[in-house]
Amino acid sequence: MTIEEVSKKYNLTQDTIRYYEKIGLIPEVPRTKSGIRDFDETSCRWIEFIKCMRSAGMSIEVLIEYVTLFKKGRETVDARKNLLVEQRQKLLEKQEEIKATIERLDYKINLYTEIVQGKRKDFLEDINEQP
Amino acid sequence: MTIEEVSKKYNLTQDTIRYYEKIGLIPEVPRTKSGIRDFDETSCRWIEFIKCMRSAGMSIEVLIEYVTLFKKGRETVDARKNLLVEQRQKLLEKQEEIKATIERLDYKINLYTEIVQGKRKDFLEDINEQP
DNA sequence: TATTGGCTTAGAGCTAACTCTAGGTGATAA
DNA sequence: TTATCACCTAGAGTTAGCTCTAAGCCAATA
Repeated sequence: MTIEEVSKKYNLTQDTIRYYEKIGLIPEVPRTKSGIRDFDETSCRWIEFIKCMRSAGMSIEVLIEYVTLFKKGRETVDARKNLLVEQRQKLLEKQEEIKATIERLDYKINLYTEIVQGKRKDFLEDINEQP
Repeated sequence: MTIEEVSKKYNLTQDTIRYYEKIGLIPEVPRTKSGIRDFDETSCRWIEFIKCMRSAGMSIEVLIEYVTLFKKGRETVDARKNLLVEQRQKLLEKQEEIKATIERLDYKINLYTEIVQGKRKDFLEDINEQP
């Protein structure tokens, strides 16, 4: 698979994919004899995996650490597991923050709706408005 | 309230608070006659609100837009509501991405646990390991 | 054979969101 | 009254994560 195909398949720019390989965020991609990247199944899986983790906000630094451990083979299974457990915890916390913010937005949106509908005349005075 | 107190109360650096005011992310904070910030109830509410929104990942750009609308008074209620609805939608999407990633991590963590426990001998061959 | 087009690299440039620095002011304690 | 200390500003610097540029290589087509 060429970089163009992979780029379209995963909706990442070619620059981003090359950058990810350069910094070790994905293992080295196989090349043709003339030096052109030829993505195989494994490379694609890595890209998909990294894309998923990045989309949730996991940092590149942590992911490079994971890939580095992975490349060292089975003696790092435990370390890798710990890393993932730690990151999972962070995502849970983030999820909570987002949940709380959505609830807050719901409250405010509801208030604004009532104001628009003409109920809540009290809030039509600027002086009573709160952030 | 001094900036130091506010900084401690909301766990933001003084620099960050001054920066937020400078770029219009919070409305201007009242000052003493000698020009020192003297945070009142309203200023604090703004800081708390912005901190909450930022912690969920809302962009500074969007929040400045909200504050700008807010300052224009009640004729912007509708626009403000739309802005919040839009951002709520984005947070929902983010929540979904995080949820999917957590599930994926759960799967991998479980797999690693089994490998560590000596079940899953198949995965102890490097060759079979997948990202 | 010449040119096109997609690939390559190294490295510079960019954006968001802070964070730090330098130099200055004003209230208070010694 | 001098020194300290928290505050102030403008503006430079930093970090993460890309994104772009320039210059060059190679395979396929005119």
